[in-house]
Amino acid sequence: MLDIKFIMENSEIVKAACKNKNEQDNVDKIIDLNRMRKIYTAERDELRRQLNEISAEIGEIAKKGGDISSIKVKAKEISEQVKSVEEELSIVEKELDRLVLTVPNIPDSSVPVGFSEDDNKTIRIIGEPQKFDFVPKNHIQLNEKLHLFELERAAKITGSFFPLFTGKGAKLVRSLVNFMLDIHTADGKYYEIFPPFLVNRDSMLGTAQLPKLEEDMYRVEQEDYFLIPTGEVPMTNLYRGEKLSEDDLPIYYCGYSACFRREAGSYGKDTKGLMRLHQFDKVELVKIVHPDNSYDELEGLLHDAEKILDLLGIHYRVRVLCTGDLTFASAKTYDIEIWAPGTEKWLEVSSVSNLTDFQARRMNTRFRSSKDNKLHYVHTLNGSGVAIPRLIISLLETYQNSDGAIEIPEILQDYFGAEKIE
RNA sequence: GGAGGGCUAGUCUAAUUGGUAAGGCAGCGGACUUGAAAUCCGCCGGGUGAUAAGCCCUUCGGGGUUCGAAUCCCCGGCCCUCCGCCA
Repeated sequence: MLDIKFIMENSEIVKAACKNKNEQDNVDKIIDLNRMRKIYTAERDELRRQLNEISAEIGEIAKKGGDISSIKVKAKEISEQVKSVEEELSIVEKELDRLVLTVPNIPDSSVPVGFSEDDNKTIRIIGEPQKFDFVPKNHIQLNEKLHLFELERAAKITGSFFPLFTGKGAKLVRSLVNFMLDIHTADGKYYEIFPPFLVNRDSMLGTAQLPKLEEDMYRVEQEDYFLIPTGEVPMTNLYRGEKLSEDDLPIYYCGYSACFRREAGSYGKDTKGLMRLHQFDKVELVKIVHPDNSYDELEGLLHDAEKILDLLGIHYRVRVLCTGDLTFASAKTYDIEIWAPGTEKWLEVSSVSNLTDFQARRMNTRFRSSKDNKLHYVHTLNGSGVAIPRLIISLLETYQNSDGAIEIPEILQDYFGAEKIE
């Protein structure tokens, strides 16, 4: 959510952001409604002032035992006027609140303008594609022999695109979770969180999955709870509605969570194997920081996510997303994509974003600045470190041998308890 | 699921049974001091003003009664205790 004052004073910038992000532009409506809101508010305040005055008078007279019947008639009249103005005001405010939630965050000036993922820019490529002296298999072909996951049986239990890892596959997932958490929490850099996987509606509004993406979320109707689409939601909402001390910042969290996405509208895209799932595991990184250095924190977060891939020896590239591919709440996002040599595709395993004060304003998370002793919104950032099923695709395809066995990267061997899967 | 208790500003804690939110602590600024502690003065929920005055809002959220609600009524949320059920 943007500051309504900012929208009023920078309407052209906000309109440009709507256009560049392919979001609907409600700016003019918002400006009109806000003007009406100010008029009604002024009217309400004046009436209320009169009412407060006359009520105090009634109190005085009553205390002295005087007659208050005639003055009460007048007070009643004003009271009713207040009510009628408030009714008008609340209609305006409701609509205004609804529309303000539809305005996207403003992209940072360093973000390239563009309309689709084709306009994203690769800023670095790390490592080389694995070379094979045989034709590499994709992870589905490899799995025929290895039995690391069973998608048909999973579909029987739940439905298609829910994974079921078995045997060494299940252990691989577990060892990756432990490995990544250990790396991120080393030296106490990130504080480990194990969050709830169900959150309430306020949390979903706070991180801006709602109202826009309700169709993509699994919802528990009885309680109006939502299955989290990412650990970002519970972890960023930890301080919703709270006032922090400046000394509390920066806050670094990492945590494992399962993630649930309906992926409505994406059927037919990347439907093979573990490419796109309704449920997947992920280690998430979240930062709550001082607004002065959130872009430095973004670079740091990106490197922390990349570190996992460096250590595993995975070939990857980092892309900066163009305005059109940026999510609603993000001011700047880097995608990390890893190479899957059997599938011959780049797979997104992490989106690292600076949400600036956009989520903080929705969540009402502020800190008291020592400079002016006033409350300011924090900046929030998040990124995966990293998503597991796609990482498994790349690991299997990268480290396969001609006989279909998989070499486990050295750093993972202690966690996995073996040097090979065969 | 049942019974009871509770929710007031960063935190703790009041408000004459309906009269318009009082204080303590912490924090910030200043005075005193060689320095610190103690003490004293000021600031210390939000909005709009200009860091003014003034005004308005704010007692978990939403409704209602009333001239006037922290207080009374209704609906909902969360926390605590006990009972029941349960991995």
